[in-house]
Amino acid sequence: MSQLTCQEWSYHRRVSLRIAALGLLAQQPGSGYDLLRLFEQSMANVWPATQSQLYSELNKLADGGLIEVSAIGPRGRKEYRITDAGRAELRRWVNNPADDPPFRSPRLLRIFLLGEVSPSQAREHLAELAGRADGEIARLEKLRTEIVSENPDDGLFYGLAALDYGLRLNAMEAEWARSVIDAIDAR
Amino acid sequence: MSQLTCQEWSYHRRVSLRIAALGLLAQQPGSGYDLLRLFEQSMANVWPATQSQLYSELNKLADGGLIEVSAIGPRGRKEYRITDAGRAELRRWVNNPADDPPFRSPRLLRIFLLGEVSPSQAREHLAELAGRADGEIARLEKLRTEIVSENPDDGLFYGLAALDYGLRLNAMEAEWARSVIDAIDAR
DNA sequence: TCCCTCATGTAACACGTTACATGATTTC
DNA sequence: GAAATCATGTAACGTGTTACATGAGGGA
Repeated sequence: MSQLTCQEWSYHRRVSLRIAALGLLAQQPGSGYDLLRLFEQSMANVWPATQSQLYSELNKLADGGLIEVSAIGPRGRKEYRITDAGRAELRRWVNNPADDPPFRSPRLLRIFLLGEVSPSQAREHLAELAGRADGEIARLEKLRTEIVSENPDDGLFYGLAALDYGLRLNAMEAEWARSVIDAIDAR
Repeated sequence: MSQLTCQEWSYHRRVSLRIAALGLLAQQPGSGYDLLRLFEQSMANVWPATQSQLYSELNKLADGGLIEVSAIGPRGRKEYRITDAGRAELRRWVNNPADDPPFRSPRLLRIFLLGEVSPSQAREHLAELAGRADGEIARLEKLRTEIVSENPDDGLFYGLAALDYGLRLNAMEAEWARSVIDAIDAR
């Protein structure tokens, strides 16, 4: 009975917002509200979060002993901080990439099904994809400039690495989309 | 009362396995069991499916009139085929990329949190990523050779385009991972 | 007959979204 | 005092996974 208390944390490895929240709390304590803004600002590019889910995950994390309330402020504000168990869990997750969820991409699925629409519609769709990727590149480059100027030390080293991934991904995507357009034209 | 019948299909746009199944049935009729094998073979790289979900989605699709049972075989086998409404829905989805779910990547989240482990562990993790990407490239290239040799016509044009995306993605990832390793070494 | 493949389904759970609900504190 | 912001929560639903369950047909 009640096998659901502690083992839970080792069972479900396909875990996500839980980890993202844990990761933010590993850097500094904060309330749900604080975390929400951190998600919007820094982590949204990697892991968007909704308010609703965040608060319930924080409660679950606290129930599981991975975080704890470090202070109570006005308006019922609960400031959380990570525990040793939480840090261990975070490290375990980072070191175990084996069991990530399978790769799923609505974008690629759409490409797969592009034969269902006319060639001109397909070309248009791909051109939009390429344009969107160009826009993303511009946005991310601006973001990088801001981050670099506001953080002279390299405290955000890995954040910038992730950003670089985004830049390369979008460059690849734009190039690829245009190559498919060329292939359609050459058909 | 009962607003849940037909409008449903226009409301939920973040739809996925539903569309993938519809897309396969658009190419040829088949049973749930047939589709399952098609998912494993051709579509697993783009949209993996579990047996359980597939069968219930097929029932929902049939309830919604997007597919219909075209024949009943031995062992209760139900062969489905797409309807006109189904084709229309499929085309609508392909033409409306705007409301795809937000981009989420456990892989990138892990990079973001790589500061939690030691530099040597981080380097090792990135090396594994690069190696895995190399392996994926080999696998996809083999797959492409098979597809090209078995399909002299270009009936799988968009399938090959999706495959090319996968190749470029993995090449990008390997290159990126190695560049981050270099950056760690240079720190 | 026994086993493998074909063939479909149910139940419980995990994760994420949207919408709704509530109230305290600060600021103008 | 009104409004914006801070701060947390619940409920219902959609989608995906795992495990379990069932049975028919074909070949050794």
